[in-house]
This record gives sequence, C-alpha cells and structure tokens, in this order.
Amino acid sequence: MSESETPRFRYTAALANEIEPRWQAWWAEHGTFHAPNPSGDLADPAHPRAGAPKLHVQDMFPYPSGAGLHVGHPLGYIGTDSYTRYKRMAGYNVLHPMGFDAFGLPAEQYAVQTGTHPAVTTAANVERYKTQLRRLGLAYDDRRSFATTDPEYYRWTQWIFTQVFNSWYDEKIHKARPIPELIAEFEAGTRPTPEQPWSELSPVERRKLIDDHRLAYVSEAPVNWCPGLGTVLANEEVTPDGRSERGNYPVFQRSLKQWMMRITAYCDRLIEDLDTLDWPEPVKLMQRNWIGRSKGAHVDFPVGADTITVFTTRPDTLFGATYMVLAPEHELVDKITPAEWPAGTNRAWTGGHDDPGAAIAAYRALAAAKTDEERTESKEKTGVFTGAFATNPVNGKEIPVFIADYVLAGYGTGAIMAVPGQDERDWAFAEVFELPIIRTVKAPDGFEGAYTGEGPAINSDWLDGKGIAEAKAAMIAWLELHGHGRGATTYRLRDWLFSRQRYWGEPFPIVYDETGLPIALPDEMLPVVLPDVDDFSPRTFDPDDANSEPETPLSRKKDWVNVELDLGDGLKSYTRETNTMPQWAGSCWYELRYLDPKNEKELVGAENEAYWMGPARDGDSGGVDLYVGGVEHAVLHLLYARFWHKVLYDLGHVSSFEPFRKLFNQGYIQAYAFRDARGVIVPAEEVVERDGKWFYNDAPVTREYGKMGKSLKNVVTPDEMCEQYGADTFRVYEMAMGPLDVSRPWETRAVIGSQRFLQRVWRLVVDEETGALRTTDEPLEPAVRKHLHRTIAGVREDMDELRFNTAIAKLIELTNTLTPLPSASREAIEPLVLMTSPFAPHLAEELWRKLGHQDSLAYAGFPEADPAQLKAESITYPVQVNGKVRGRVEVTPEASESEVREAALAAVAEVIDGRTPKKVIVVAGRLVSVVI
RNA sequence: GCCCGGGUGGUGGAAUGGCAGACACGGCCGCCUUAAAAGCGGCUGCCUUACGAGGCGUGCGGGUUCGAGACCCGCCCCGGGCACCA
Repeated sequence: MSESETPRFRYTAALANEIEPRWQAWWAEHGTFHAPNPSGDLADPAHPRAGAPKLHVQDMFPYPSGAGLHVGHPLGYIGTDSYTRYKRMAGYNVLHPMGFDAFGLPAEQYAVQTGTHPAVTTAANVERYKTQLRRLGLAYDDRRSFATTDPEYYRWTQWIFTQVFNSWYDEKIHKARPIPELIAEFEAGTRPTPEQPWSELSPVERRKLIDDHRLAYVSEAPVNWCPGLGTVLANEEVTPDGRSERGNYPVFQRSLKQWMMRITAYCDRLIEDLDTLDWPEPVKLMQRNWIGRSKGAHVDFPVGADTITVFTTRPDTLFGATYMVLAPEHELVDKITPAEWPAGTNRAWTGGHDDPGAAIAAYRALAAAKTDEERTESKEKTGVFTGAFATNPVNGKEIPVFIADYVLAGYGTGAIMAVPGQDERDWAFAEVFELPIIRTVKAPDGFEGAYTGEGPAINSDWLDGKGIAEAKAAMIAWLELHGHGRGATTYRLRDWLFSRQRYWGEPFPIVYDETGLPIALPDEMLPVVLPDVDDFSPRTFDPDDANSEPETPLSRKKDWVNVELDLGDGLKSYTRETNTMPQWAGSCWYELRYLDPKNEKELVGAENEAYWMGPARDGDSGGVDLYVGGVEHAVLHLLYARFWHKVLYDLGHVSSFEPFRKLFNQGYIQAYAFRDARGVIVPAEEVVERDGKWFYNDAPVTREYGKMGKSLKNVVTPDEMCEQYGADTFRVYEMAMGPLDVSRPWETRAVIGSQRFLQRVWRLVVDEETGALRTTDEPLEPAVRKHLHRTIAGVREDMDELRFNTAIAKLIELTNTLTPLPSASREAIEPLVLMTSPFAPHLAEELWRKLGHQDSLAYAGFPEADPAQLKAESITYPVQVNGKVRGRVEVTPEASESEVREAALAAVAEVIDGRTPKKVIVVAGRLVSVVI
C-alpha cells in the first residue's frame, strides 16, 4: 500500500499503532482502572465507583511460558475485558485483576539444560507476557498483579499450608477445627483416644496421634521413580509400557514419604455445594464423577477363619451372589489358598495348573506383564480359581473365590461379590467360567444378559417383591442387625498428594526435630524463602537400580536444610522439609489475594473479602462473580481451590464458602496445519488455497486441524496482529468471530472485516482528508433514532449474556445505517462510540476526546435505551397458508386480533381462492397462520 | 464401552416453537483509478425460471404441532472427557 495515496486521516494500522500506546500510557498514568477497596491501603473514597455495587471478574491466570502468547490465549482475557469495561461504564465497581502462575516444571527443566536460574527465566517470561497483554489494552488494576513466585505471595501460600496443617476435620459437625481444640478434647476425655488414655501417652505418642488427625499429613505413598532421570514422574510422564516419556528409562513404583492433604474429608461438601454454584452442568458432573461417591454396604464373607470384606452398591442383590473375585494383588489371596484343588474342581477354573498355588502365581505373572491399558481394554474376562470357598451370609451357601484382573486392587476393598444376574462384567465372567446365574431383580420378558434396571426383587426370600431402593435399605438393616456388614459410602477420590521432589516450587514451612516428626514454623518465620542452589539437575542413578533413593534438589543444600531455630524452647537444631509444593498450590487461593494484595498482616482483610466475595444473601456461596477459563481445569484446579477455600471458611478466614460462584468455559482458537507429500509440516502462513485444495510452493499439501504450536508451524501471535491491524481490530475480531464458549479455527484473512468496521466508525467522526470533526449536532431522523435505541437495548442484553458476537453485529448494523446519511449526528455517534469502547477501547477513547470530552470514557455512563423509542410504529405480519408464507400485512401495534385476522385473510384472498379456512391462528406481534 | 458437547451456505457464525442463513470472510459485478491496492456500492444456499415467480433446503429416518434448525423417539458422523469404580 502506498502511504502517500491513503487519505491522511484514515484509521489504519499505522494510526492504530500511534493511538494505542498513547492511551495505554494515559490509563497507566491516571490509574484509570484502579478499583477501590472498602478499606486498607487500596481504599479510595473519592473514586467514582467507591461504594457502588461490585463485580469481581477473573480469568484463570496463565503460566508464562517461554513461547509467549499466541492468538488463542487472550480470547478469554479480551472477553472478560470487554465485559468488565461494559459493566464499569454501567455503574459497577469492577475488580478485574491478572497475575501469573509462575512456579512450574518448564523453567526448572530449562535450568537443568542451560544453568539459567528459573527465577531469571520466569521473570523474563512474566515481563514478556505483561508487555504482550499491555499491548492489547486490557484494563487490569496493575496494583493487584503478582506472580505466585513472589516471596510476598508465597508467604501466604505457606501460611495457608500451616493453617491446613494446624487443623483437623470434626466429622460430627462436618467442619475443620484448629488442632488445639482437638488436644483440649483429648485432654478433657470428651474425645476418646484409640488405645491408651491421653494422660498415659508419651509426648511423642501424643504428637503422632495428633499428626494422624491433621488435614496435612505425612504418609507413605507410591510414586513413579525413574532412577535414570533421578526424578519422580507424574503419571502423564510415564508411557504405557512403564518407561519415562523423556529419555525412555525404566520407571519403578516405589513408596516414598509424601505430604498428603485430607481432601477426602470434604467429599460430601464438595459434592453437595456444587448445587449452589452457577457452573456449566458438564463441569459439575465431571467433579461429581471424579469424587465418585457411591452409597452401598460393606458385607463380610467368611472364608474359613478369615473374612473377605467387599463393598457393593447393590446389597439388595446379595441372594444372587454366586461367586467372589479378589484382585490378584489382594492380601488375603495367599492366606486362603489351599494346597490342592478341591475335589471335583471344574477344569476351566484351574488354568490348566496342577495346584492353586501354581495357578495363582501364573495368573499374577500374566497380569503383571500386562500394561494397564491391556488390562482394562481386554473385553474377555480372565481369572483363576483360588481353591477357596466363601460363605454367603444371607443364605449360608458356599461360593467359589476367584482372582481376576477386572477387579482393581486400588478401588473399594479390592474384592467384590459377583452378581452376574445384575452386573454385566460379572455376567461375562460367569459365562466364561460356567458359573451359576441367579436373577434377583425381575427383568422384562425376553431380556437377555445382566439386568441393571429397576424391578421387583425375586429369588431373594424375604426381599421378594420389594423395589431396589426398599430392598437395599432392608438388606443393610438386616446386615447390621446380624453383624454381617454395614451401610457404607465410598469415594473414588483419594487424598491429595501434595509434595514434589522438585526445586522450582514453594518450600514447605516445616521443620523436623530429633523425633523426626514435623513442626510447622510460626507465622513470623514466613516466608521460608526458596534458597539459591548451584545445580538444578537431580542426581541420577543407574537406570535399572530400583532401590536407589530419590534425592530432592533442596536436600543437597545442607547449610539450608540444617537450621538452628528457637521455636519456643530455646535454640535447637532442626532439619527442613526438602520437598516443594505442587504447582496447584499457588493457584488454589489467588482469587483471594487480588482483593487485598498489599496486606502484610492478613491473607485478605475481612472487610475487603466480604465486599468482593462475600455471600450476597442467605444460602449464597459467595465467591468470584465470574471466573473464565478452559474446561481442562474442570476437575483438578477447581476441586483443589474449592477444598482450600472451604478449609479457610471453616477456620473463619473468609466469609464465602466457595471460591467461584459462576464459571464460564471459553472455547479454544485452533488452527489449520499442513503437511507435504513426505508428511513434513510446512509453514501454514505460506500455504495458498486454490479451488478447495492447498499448495505450498505449488506442491499440493494436506490440511489438518489442531492446536496452535511451534511444531505445527501454525502459530499466529497477537503481536503480529497488533502490527498488521492494531490491537482494537484484533480485539473486535476475536469477539466477533463467534460465541465465547465455542472453539473455532483462526483465519487471519477475515480480520480485515473488523478493521473495515472500525474504519467506518472512525469516518463518522473524523474527515479522512482533512482530519476535521465531521460530527454535527443535527437531530436524527425518527427512524434512525428508533434503530439507535433498538441497538442500545439489544447490545446491553447481549453484553449481559456475554454474547459479544451478536452485540458487535448490532453495532455494525447501526454503523452501516449511519454511514450513508448526509449528516453524522452526534445524537447517534456518541452512543455508538461508547458502545464500541468495550471492544475497541483505544479507538473509542480517541474519538471521545475528538468529540470534545476531556476525560476517559471508562466511567462514562453506558447508553440507555428510551423505552418510548422501542415501540414499533407498525408491525408487519407474514401470513402463512398451510405453513408457507403467501403474503404480508402491515398494521399498527394497537390493531386488535380480529383486525389483524381480517387484514391477513384479505392479503391472501387469492391463495385461499374462496375456500373457508379451517383455522386461523394470530400470534401477537409475530405472524398469522391460515389452515385450509 | 460409558458420559458430555456438537452437526445450519464455499468459510466463521445468526435465529424466546413463528419469515432459516443476521453480521463477517471469501467469491462475482460495478464505481473511483492510466493501472493496481485501499475505499465505496450491488449480487451471492441449491435447482427451475417465461425474471413475475415457483420448488427444495438446518447430518439421516420417523413423530408431536396450524407451524420444528429448535421439542420427542431411533440411527449416523465429528470433537472432548473417563477407563472393568463393584
């Protein structure tokens, strides 16, 4: 494009790139987006929104990776920015902060490779992100920004850990309480101690007993230990064949002392409080499934002198239990297995072995050799008889006990009672092993296979005829009465493994004394600052040495590990905990710190927390008003954050019992990638389309669809878009291309449409040739005025529902109506500029200034529609005859139904052709339907 | 296999059970220009057309209704999640 021939004052990328940094600087200088707190150092009674209704909107904060942002990342940020700019103009005191989740593995791995300290990498990445976000004109209150790696921030992460450590869950009142109250109950004898009375316990025994009750506790837990890498790996980092994804070294399961968090204590509340939340149903469902509460019963089956306890959700089917299955790894297997097969053992049950011991050993070897995937994918049921029989407590029948890998050692009790009549897996197994099948729920006539539906009990003695729910309750009562079992609830959710053998994470505020028991450091010793180390590489071992001991990076820093502290009984030697916290820790509570980021005395001041996040009414959970992020965090992040929040609530530190009242999942922006004939990815930018086919350097290429990424050579960055079009155009395009929650492909060539729209808006105010103000004070034509007010009403409605794409479509329509008019009337243009400002804030500020306003429009009132202008002057009714539109009539809005009917029938008289309509339906304000 | 989303023009997408395809991209035509770009204006679901219009159209097959893209039943396809959860 030749610069000299473009009109001098046209809105171009060059002009946008002049306007945008100028307004960004102006906003920063004037603190335009500072939100006032009710109290503390961020209070500001003179602020235009001090004391106004509040709105707390938050994005899931990013991990600042070295690659920087691509155009998909800021989609949600621009959405919340547009929404909050609108709400701020509409009168709300808006809190919209942004921070950085900056602890994490990539920076540590980069450090291992290059020796660069993760703090250096992280700081550089945070700066880069900040620059990129600033360039987009996002209206954050920058005083409230932080990174989870800031010692002033993780001081409070550590403080929360000590709060969790110093509390226990009181099952009676379903609430966490401080540890001193537990000690008081033990001392007073109001709470029994398990073996000896409290007074007879030694100090160390007392500490162990208390430690067993803490919400944060040390336990042996299995981990994936990879000696070749010298690190413990997450499950995702282990390949299905049990090797490390990186380096392909063997990985061993071994147990290690680990910090755990007792999230299972909160299972019921985590499930039940979902009902109070305005979250997408699929996310709630995923959380419910993840927690996996099942109600049923534990039932005891005697086997000789031993007892196999099973968990079942269907105690009502106990009469149909015809065999039992233990997980191959179950501890009772060896005890109950006899030396010989019982007389008359079915050949099919023995696996062809001469005695049960050999059969079990062979089956275990077989199961162990299978990967988890093979074990779970195989549809065919395998297993082997143990040679033992158990007694079904309800009818005294002897039933055989098998081992089979379809029963998982890690779930429930690792043993099941098998009811083939009502369970598909048991049915399949029973068919293979020729086991009896007894139906205990009446199946519909002709039904084949396991019946899991509702029906009356049959073949069940005293349960016969009862429905499932009634039969369950009756059976549980019977089991409890006769001592054969008890009602029980089990959960799939496990306690949260909270320690990592890494460097780049929050150190634990924990030391150990000579007893080896943990002690939480007092508040005044926080933060425990992460020390510098010289070498970030873990110590590696012989890849096959399963018995090697993992060594954390911090454990090698002896002068840090060994400390002298006065914890109340004089200076003593202690050793520090050398694990660090997982990346989840910092993101588990950051929503609270934004409220009061500078508070050095408390995590968050009570008044500030109550104002921004407190419950709005009885029964309301409180929490962030709108939390926007991807569904990939549906379970872990959101569950952990809810758990911590509830602990803080129980201990009285916050007034809200949920962190996020409303959740919105934004979609993803994805992109096409292209491969040449060799299957090699080619740069997407240089691929051209001709007749529905794609070519790179004139050679045909194939197209695929997926995430943006370096390896697919299809990354488009916001920086490029800002250069080529300006941030405002980029923002408008992202918001206009579809609803926020829908994923869609990126298409750079379509961005031009948003630029054309902004150019037309600009041209309504500024003469492109002279730069003079074009806007006049002439009043609008009545029809245009009506269009304006319809637009205002529609845009407000769309904005409230986060339907930015349709709001922008309405603004474009208004603009296209105004563009050809002889006079650019201020009456329409000022509202148009204000309504465009949430999407294109720099352009709007610039035009607002040109229109003669001295201040930012950030606090100008959002236009309001005049109800009188929303009334239509006439209504056009389409007239359908047998479902097809055959004519239309225009009537006044006041026309009565019979008038509309008459007019409509007259309009289609020709089609009706003298016939008598069977039916005439007049839908007020909509249409007329004639049936003949 | 189970659970959750979703299938509408060449493309992204609009549409409280009431005129399907708003708005935008792309394409075609025109204005401006020596020319091109930018900008502006028009046309653009498919088929037929005597240019008035008519027929067919929201993954497929049924149904409810005066009326279905939307509601119900049965399938097909795509995307995401879970993995024998007793």
